[in-house]
Amino acid sequence: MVMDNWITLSLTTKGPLNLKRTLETGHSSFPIPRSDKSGRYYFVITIPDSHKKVVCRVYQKGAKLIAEVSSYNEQLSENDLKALKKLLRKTFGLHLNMLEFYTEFKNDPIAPAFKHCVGVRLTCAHDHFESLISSILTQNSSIWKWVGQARRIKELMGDKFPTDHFMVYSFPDPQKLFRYKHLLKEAKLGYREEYVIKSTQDIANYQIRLDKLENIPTMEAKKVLLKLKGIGPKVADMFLLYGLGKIDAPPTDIWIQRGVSKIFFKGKEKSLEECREKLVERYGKWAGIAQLYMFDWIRSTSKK
DNA sequence: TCCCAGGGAGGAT
DNA sequence: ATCCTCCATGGG
Repeated sequence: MVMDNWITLSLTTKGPLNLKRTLETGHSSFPIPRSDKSGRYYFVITIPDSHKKVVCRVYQKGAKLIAEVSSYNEQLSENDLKALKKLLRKTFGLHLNMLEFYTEFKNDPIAPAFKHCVGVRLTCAHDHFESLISSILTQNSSIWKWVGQARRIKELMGDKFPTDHFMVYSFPDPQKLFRYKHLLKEAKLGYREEYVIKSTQDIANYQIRLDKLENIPTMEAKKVLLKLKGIGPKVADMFLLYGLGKIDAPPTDIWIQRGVSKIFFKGKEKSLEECREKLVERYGKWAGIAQLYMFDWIRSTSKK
């Protein structure tokens, strides 16, 4: 099928944007989307309210994000496009002005990270379930590995959307994933498979409602998430930040622990809890964003 | 309390 | 070529 009926949306933002760096840092909002030779990233997104699934491809043009949308033969209304635009703004963190953050902490020990990672945005899930499962997969793993696992789930159970370059897949909804759980072996999730199945079951049965967590305080939502099997404090924070956009939740893993211990405790190794508390105490509502920049900074400088 | 579950790359030997 | 290590969570 040849796709030539793309609708173009142009999204502006305040402050710098670096789309490639943002996506390839590997936030658990969704697995890193595939890109074509022109560097456009493809994914399937569901339009709020009308629930129409469309293929979207995005690229950066100056400080703007260009999103091209194809709905195949389905008509998109003005309201659809408006809702999609709003969702995409949140998905790529365009609603936050990073300059505010850089300015507020310009004399902070992590200020060098702003130069190093300038334009990195917080991505936020357009599909809560996909983000929750992705967060579970990140545990005890590396970016390339969990992204592979999440992509395999999509290929095994998602809806297929052909493009001129490759097939693009949606993430299955909880009911579908649970129904096809016998196929999960092929996704090679290792011992995380059990966590994925149990959590999926609780969500498919409406024991836990991810959508309801958006509007309750961060720590209350965290308590709910911790009831799910395979979700501990770190993974819960990842979903709060990258799934729900709660920017006061800093996921604290071994890298952040080392970084915080070095910067704020003169290198004396502190516990994960102490390091998380330090981030919240120091960065307040920006704690999650501080974590995002610290992570990218530490990882990119420790490779060399 | 410690140890293991599964995955696969990257570093050390 | 083979071994060791990394990494969150839960359970024995």
